[in-house]
Amino acid sequence: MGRSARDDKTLTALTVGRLRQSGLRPTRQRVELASLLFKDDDRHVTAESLHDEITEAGVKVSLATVYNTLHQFTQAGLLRQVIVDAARSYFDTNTGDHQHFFLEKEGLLIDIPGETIAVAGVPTPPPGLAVDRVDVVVRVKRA
Amino acid sequence: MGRSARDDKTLTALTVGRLRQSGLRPTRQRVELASLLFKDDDRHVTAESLHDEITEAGVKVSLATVYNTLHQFTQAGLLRQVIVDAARSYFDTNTGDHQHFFLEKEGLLIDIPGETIAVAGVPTPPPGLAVDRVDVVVRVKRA
DNA sequence: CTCATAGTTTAGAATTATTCTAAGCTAGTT
DNA sequence: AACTAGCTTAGAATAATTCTAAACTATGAG
Repeated sequence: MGRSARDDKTLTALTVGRLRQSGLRPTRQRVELASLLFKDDDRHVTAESLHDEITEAGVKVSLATVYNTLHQFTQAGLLRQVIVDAARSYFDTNTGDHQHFFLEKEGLLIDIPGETIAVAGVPTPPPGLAVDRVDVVVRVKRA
Repeated sequence: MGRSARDDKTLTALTVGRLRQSGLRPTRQRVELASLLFKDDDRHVTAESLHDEITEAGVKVSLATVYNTLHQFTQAGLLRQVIVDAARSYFDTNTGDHQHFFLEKEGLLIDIPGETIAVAGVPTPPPGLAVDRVDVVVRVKRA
């Protein structure tokens, strides 16, 4: 079941607006990538997975552009980079306060809502330093 | 002020025992690396920093061996790998329960003792999964 | 003590994720 | 319509890490 032409027009218009508000030119590539990324909430992608996905969808975007775009979106606050794996970088469409389960073997990230976990007792950082953010990663394995 | 020959002998003997107990042959390279790593507590190294350090000390060990050794020590439970940076892997000589401050710009890790931080409300993992461990990274910046 | 061998080390090649370069496109303005 | 700053891209470059396969060594057996 495809999405209707009208839906696509609406989605595109919304996406273009979103990009403009972030100070990013709504190029074909950025609009296509953003449409994919923000169609559903709470997505976790790597540069490669996103590149594969958009290529599958029949849209031609270079891998370099996917990397550029992921970083630009991250800078613009549309994405958040999640560091859980030494081997690759994940990007999360949920930029709000929340944490993650991480299944290393499968390379799978699962959101934990922000209010769920409480971190108490974070010490005052050494002089001259300020807390930027507190990341919690719950590493899980097949039982 | 150098350490005496007797101290070195003692340190070496201890290190050899430690390696044997972990099922690792006490080769020259492993003994030298372990001696450096475990001389002081709470060290954070990367493969390159450790390779530089041991090279400075006049000991010849290949970078490949440093990588191998770090992984073997990690498997043996003598080290713990800390994932905080997409660019490089850190290894921590403190394998006990504790967390970290991370200064991204400087690539600096600082321990937070285990009892300091309390994480409450970690949800039950999805079916078939079990919590392996909970990592907390307090990302800090120059104020 | 000497040997045999399983385990180790190593140089250098290979791999992988990511970034860079610089040449060609394009959105937005004039 | 034309200009231009910004964007995209192929392909080269980089950097961390792993692999390969040949040379070495710890160690247990004889």
